[in-house]
Amino acid sequence: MAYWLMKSEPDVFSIEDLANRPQQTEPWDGVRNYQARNMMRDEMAEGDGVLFYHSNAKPPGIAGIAEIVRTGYPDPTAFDPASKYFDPKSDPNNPRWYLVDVRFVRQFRRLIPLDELRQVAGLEGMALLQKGSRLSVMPVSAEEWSIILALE
DNA sequence: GCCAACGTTGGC
DNA sequence: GCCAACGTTGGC
Repeated sequence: MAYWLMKSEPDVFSIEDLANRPQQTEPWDGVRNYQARNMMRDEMAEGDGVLFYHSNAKPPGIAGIAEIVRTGYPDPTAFDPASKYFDPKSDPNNPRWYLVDVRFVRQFRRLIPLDELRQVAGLEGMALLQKGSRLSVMPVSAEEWSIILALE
């Protein structure tokens, strides 16, 4: 079992939104970065744990936990001219963008702010905390996962 | 709203 | 294949 962190702007899609979805499940569409795409397409497995991170929020931080319930498949929004995520270069016969389905597990009792994460011993290596890190999907180690869950 | 960091695009 | 220009991300 692997662990991941996925970012979402709560003004666009928050952990509460995920909890309110039918089946509490959402296709994680719109990711247009190759590194993130590769992780969703090739590496994520059913049952993997996801830290749901609120970016561009006040404050930014980890809001709760989700899980992968469907492994990588082509992102349909890339083929939809009406979608803001439309990419004319993504050919349905050779899709460029992939996504996974994510299901709500639980919201933390409190948001764990980015500020606080920076000060926790054992998290120094987290991709999230590296300077200039902008990836919206990134791996989390089992150790980092348990440290973070203990912060709640 | 600013801007550093970084990815992508496209001319050459 | 280089790299300048441009666009985006996301914390502050």
